[in-house]
Amino acid sequence: MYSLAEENYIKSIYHLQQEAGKEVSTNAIAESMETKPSSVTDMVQKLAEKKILSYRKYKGVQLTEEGRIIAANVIRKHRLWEVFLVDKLKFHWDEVHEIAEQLEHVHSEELINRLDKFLGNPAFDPHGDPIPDAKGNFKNTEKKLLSELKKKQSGVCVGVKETSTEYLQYLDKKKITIGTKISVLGKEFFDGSMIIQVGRDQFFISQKIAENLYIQTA
Amino acid sequence: MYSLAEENYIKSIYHLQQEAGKEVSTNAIAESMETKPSSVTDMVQKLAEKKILSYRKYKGVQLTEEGRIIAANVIRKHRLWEVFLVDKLKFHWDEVHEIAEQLEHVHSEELINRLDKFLGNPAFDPHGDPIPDAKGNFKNTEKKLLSELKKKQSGVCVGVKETSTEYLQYLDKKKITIGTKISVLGKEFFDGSMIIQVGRDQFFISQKIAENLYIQTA
DNA sequence: TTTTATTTTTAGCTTAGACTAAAAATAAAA
DNA sequence: TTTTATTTTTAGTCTAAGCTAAAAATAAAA
Repeated sequence: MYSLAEENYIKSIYHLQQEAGKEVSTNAIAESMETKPSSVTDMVQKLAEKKILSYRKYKGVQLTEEGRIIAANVIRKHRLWEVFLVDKLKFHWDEVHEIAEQLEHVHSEELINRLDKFLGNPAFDPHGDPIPDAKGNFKNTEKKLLSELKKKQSGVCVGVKETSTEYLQYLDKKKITIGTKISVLGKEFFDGSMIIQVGRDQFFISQKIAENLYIQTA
Repeated sequence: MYSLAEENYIKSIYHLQQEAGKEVSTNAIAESMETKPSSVTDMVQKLAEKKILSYRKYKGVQLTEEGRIIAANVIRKHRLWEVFLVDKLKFHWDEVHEIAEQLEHVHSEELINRLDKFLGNPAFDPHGDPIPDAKGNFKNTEKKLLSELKKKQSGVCVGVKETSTEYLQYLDKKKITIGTKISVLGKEFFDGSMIIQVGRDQFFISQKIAENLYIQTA
């Protein structure tokens, strides 16, 4: 059984490895966890002893297979709880992250299996992120960023990259949610901004907006 | 916001105060929390500083109004989660305690209010214990112990005093659960044992069984 | 009312996890 | 290839919460 602090480190390292690939630096971990590099070094050395990750001084860390499974399980719990909060308790998708951060650390395999079943074995969380199975396997759907679409292309919103409240509220205001169809009417090469169509509305979005929205094209 | 350890102390002290009334001793707290008296002294002094309880050296402690409210809120969360686990996730009533012990420490008022609503604002948990409202008020129903009933009296099971797995499994085996009607057919003065009727079955129970079952008489 | 037993507290130590400041290693620039 | 800047680690503190062993207070027994 891993402590709350350990689980959070493992989860963060997992996510960083997804983005950056290969070895993850001490500083990167410290930044993502809002802690100091020296604290990271301590914890990372402890996790290395426990064979949850491999650590080479000054070179960064990489999760072992065991580490990856632990991370996937925490993520599985987080995302299942998010589904619960949105589907059953009618929370809004931009309100659930913090609560799920707490719920993800409740230890009980039976609980999470029953929750999974209760929710109808969902494959994606309310932000469109995939929910791994109990062994830590993700089904990966190939999704693009909206910013990668060209003029006249269209697709369906399947998730977000950025999950800040500000961003999610922006999407809300524009009536963009999981499943919303989006068409690119025009695209400016200079700054990557776009004119898009959502429902009956057409409006301008900046590149920053476009590169944080995942789209599944038909 | 209180730490997990603090919340557990507050909850334990609350329960002990219910049973013992008035001041609760250091030793009693230590025993109920499976910790050492010296650790209890430390924590109790800290909680006294925070005005959660009043503490007189060598004399024991008593929760303040603030302490009582905190305790009631933790208990409210515990019991609501138990209802969720049994009603929604189909856990058995003897399997939910440990999981609820973890869930009760998730901090979010909004969460617990929505959960309450989702569950249909239940008044009792799966063991028949009352669920306090958000302000910490319990509705108290006057319930008796089965052992207090006389020959030929009968009533409905509304809860248990003892919550060990062994006891709950015994009740299960005998098909006694919340709502089960029980009639006392005979009672032995010498040892407090009884012959009771449950459904179509009649059987013998010891005083130990009888004095841990709460009954509501008509 | 002494003496003895029990309970409670204090003092000092331990561990997990975080922090600061300084030292060491690596990477970037001149 | 030195020098400079950046990153990472080490060493030493700090806090929360626990523990043991000894001291102090209270309660029980003689």
